[in-house]
Amino acid sequence: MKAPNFNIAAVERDTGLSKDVLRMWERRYGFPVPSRDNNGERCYPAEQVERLRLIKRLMDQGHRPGKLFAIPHDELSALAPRRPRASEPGHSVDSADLEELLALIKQHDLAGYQQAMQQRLARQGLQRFVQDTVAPLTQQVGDSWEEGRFEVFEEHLYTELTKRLLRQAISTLPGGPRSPRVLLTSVPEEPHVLGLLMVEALFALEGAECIPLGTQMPLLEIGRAAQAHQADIVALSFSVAFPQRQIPGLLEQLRMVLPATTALWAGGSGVLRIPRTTNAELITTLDDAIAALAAWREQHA
Amino acid sequence: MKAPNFNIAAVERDTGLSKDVLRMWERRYGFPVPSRDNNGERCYPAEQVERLRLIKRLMDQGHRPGKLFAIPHDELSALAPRRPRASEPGHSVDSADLEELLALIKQHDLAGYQQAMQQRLARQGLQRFVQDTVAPLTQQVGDSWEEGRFEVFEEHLYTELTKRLLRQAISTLPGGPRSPRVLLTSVPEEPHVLGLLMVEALFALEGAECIPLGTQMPLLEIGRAAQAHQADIVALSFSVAFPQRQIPGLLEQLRMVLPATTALWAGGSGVLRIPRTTNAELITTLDDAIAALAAWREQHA
DNA sequence: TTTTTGATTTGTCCTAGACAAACTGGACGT
DNA sequence: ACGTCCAGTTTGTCTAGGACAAATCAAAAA
Repeated sequence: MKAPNFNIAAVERDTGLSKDVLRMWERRYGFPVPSRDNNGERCYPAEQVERLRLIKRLMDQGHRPGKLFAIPHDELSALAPRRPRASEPGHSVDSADLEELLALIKQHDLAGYQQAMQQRLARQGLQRFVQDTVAPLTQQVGDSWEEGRFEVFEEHLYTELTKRLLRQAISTLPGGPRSPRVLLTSVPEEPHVLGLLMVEALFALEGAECIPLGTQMPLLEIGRAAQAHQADIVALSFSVAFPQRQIPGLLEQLRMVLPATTALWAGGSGVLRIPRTTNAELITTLDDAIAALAAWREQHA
Repeated sequence: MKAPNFNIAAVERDTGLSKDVLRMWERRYGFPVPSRDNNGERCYPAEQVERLRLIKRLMDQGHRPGKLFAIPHDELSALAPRRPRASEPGHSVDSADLEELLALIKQHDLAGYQQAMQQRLARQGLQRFVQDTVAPLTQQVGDSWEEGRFEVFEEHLYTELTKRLLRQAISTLPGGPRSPRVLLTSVPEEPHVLGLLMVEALFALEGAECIPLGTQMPLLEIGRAAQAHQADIVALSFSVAFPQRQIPGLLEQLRMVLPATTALWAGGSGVLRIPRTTNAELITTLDDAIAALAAWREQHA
């Protein structure tokens, strides 16, 4: 198991840091310092890639690169999140239960996790399952990952298994005439789908017609889809990892390609710190989402 | 609905063409020719973005840019795929049936499509459903999209609904002691998951233990996951849209981070034209996948 | 017909400079 | 003590053009 060397494209893939940023950091901060191959192209050792991943993680928690590069490498991993997490210690009701579920993932016990979640779903019903189990659990997994207690692949595993549970639960809901028509998707570069699924579950429970388009829809396509499906509402999800600077511009562009009668809702932890806008309704919690749906209904009664 | 303008990052997002390529094409071929904003930065009108998407589509079919840019704009859409499709007219048994399913998607009839597929699943059983319905249907959807008969959002809708069906079917399979342990995932920049799900369904039917990690796992994480789950096999999927030049290098790097006892399988239409390698076993059809599993079992009996 | 070889095409990487948006920290006023 | 404004700093993204290797094509040789 010899350590492989990464070229700059591979590092971009694996860390999510753009080539431009990688080169700029090297110029400005003196890290990373890749060796060069015969063509003079950058060759990153695996160790530096790891460190870059750690730095990226800390930056997602609110740290700034200038500070991070000043810290000696071995102290990095001890850093605490700088901006307070949106954790609500208020109703961390059964955090012990949640810890148990997390432990199952951590032990890579797929079957055990699925079974435990199925039980909770049966016990709580879909709405409370989403709000009291899936949402806080996802938050916890994110936190654990940021603190380095979870590996990336463990988070992926959690996401994959939970996606399956939610989809399955949604598919068992009864059919019938439904309204409004809600188109659920996300913009390119935003692959996270769990939030969308939670909203879909809640909306479906409330009798809305959900049109799940998956993630990463080009803007013009979202416009076309809204028209083709005669959607009343287009609901987008932004995760906390999405580059926040891009969101206002995206919403503005999107507003332009959507029919004026179609509402545009943007939700997820990514919009928490976005300034209020007339282009879209910003929805920061699951309760907000349900409230927004009720408000829409009232307005279109 | 005024036409929005795209900056170069937005075009990269929406077309999948890298900034480098966009600038190079402008330099070499004189297209696209974006206007500039006050800062001298490129501003692409929506119309050019559309044309770029068309060009990308044609390139995925095997056309070369040099030729495409020589063709007057209005003849582009009439171009036929250049390299023969991997369509097997041999056993396009019930292509009429498939057309019917496609039509349901095209009409945006979610409920009708789901019902029709459920019926087929019940009638055919999972294995034949995967091989005789889902696989050719996916091929057809891809073809239709390449020929412009399907919008992107319609393909997304198809993918999303079909993913749900497959996952649901997989989750109903009985448990029990299973082997070998197969870890299913894809590399970063490869978001397509349908192929993985088909394989998972077939492998689960054959009694393998499938560990679905979702898509886009960083290479080092795949190594860690393989170790943590003590995977016997790591199965990757590459779609036809994945940049083929990167695949051999990826497989080489991955081989280095995996334990020697772990088999590495790479499948999907993306590996059709990849030269044989000792780093991984290349699997081009679903039948191959089943055969590979049988061979593995024989070798480890 | 098939294979080999040389020319062309094409994508990616390189350097280095510029600038705007976001953030910081202090001064000021309430 | 707290909010607000402003200047200074940090940081990411864009630009330009040059270079080169891998992929592909086309013509010559076997």
